[in-house]
Amino acid sequence: MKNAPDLSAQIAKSIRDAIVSGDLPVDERLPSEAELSEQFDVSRSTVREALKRLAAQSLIRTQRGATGGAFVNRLTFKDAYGQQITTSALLLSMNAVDFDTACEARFALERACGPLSATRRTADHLATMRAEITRQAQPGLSDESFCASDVAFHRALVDGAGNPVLSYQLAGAVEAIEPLMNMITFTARSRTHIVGLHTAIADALEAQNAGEVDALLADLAAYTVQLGRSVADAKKTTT
Amino acid sequence: MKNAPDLSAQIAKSIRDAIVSGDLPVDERLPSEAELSEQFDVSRSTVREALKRLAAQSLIRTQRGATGGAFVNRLTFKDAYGQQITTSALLLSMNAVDFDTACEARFALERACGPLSATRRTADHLATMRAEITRQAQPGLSDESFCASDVAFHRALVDGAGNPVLSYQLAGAVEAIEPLMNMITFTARSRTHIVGLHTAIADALEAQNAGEVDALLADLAAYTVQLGRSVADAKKTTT
DNA sequence: AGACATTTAAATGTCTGACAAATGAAAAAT
DNA sequence: ATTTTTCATTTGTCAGACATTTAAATGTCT
Repeated sequence: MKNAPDLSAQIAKSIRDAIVSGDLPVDERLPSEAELSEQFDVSRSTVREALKRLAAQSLIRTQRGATGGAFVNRLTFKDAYGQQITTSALLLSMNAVDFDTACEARFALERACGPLSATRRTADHLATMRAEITRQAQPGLSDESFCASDVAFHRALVDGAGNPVLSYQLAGAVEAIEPLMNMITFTARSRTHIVGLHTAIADALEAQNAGEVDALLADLAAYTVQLGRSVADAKKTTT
Repeated sequence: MKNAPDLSAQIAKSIRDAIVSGDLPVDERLPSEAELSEQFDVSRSTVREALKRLAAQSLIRTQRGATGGAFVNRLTFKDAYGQQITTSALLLSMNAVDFDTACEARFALERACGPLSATRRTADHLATMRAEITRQAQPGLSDESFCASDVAFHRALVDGAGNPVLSYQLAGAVEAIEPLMNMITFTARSRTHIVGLHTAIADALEAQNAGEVDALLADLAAYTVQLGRSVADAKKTTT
């Protein structure tokens, strides 16, 4: 049972450990590829493959030219969002996570933000939510656009908590579920119901009524699960 | 202002899109490196760098030999945990997220799991929590070990919710904060207090008393924030 | 025919050497 | 002093070679 990972994987791990441990601080320049290939006693191609692995994780950035090279990259929340969303979406699709489970996770996490958002949401957050509600009420809106607007509404709610760590953690849950939501056909009646709940949520947030926000989110969660169930049932009867 | 990403990055994106869209299903074999280099009209090295990028994201795995090649990898929750934890830890350390913010996020998310865990926790989860509580009460335990046990306790609580998506989302929040917690010196008195709360939480979970679990988690959150504050204050006076 | 050993083909892993392109700094020209 | 040119450094890309691994195909013996 040999477990000998590729040289490029070993080298990537070595450098990654140095970054994670703080040994290589942000914006520090790594040795050039030629120097690294000497240090690790491998060819330049192998070093390059290792560096590409790190670049794929946004751990380094590279720049050409005389003063160029590979630099330790400051991982931004924006970068992390992107990876988080891709990973979550793949997890859900590849592991056949059912709608109920994904929905439960999403609303559980979102309800964690509700009380904080009721306290700290700014006028800007409220404005975004009202704007999305207006869009959602427009007739002739495609299901995809309705879903996208739904995501934007909930992101504003989460961002209202004013905690970037929470926003980051939730980005995956809220956005990754969009493909699953897209399988739902939103009838005019269900849209009206959802818009009503959204409006009530925005009102409660504006009134800083945390308890009301929580109760409304619970209602929305239950209604969404119910919608998902009806779609699953419809599919089952036709199949 | 030219924005021309590397060829290897373009090719990686092309293949990644095919995977995310489901065009390339799990366990599908990609064309060999030679074939890919023909298809994309680049050298084999460039293709290899693209493949290493995808491998770094656990999107593909490679195998040598006659029937080998690159295969679309099923992204497991375990793989995703690892990436999530690394990313979260780096986000916190590189962006100087303060203890209060990280702590708030962590407990907000954890409280989202509390009610679910009260309903669904198994005997196994309870046993794990009791075992960790016992460890935490041992005198002479290092602060690092106490922290590690604390993380294990909370993971069991979260896993008790029986929702893998929730467990995945929270892994980052709970584990990434460990380095920050490690800066705290746990006095005998504070350990006693925490062990007491943990015991009460385990009792409430066993009794399936969701409200009690939530209240206790709120207490624990407040106490932890207070501990962090005292450390920050101590540092401020000495500096 | 079946079991075992050998060969072979295909694929990734690694190395070498070369050239292209970008880029900032030093040198030269104005 | 300013602008232009040159130049050295570094990453990006390519081509070709060889090493290593692996399973299937082939051969050999019982």
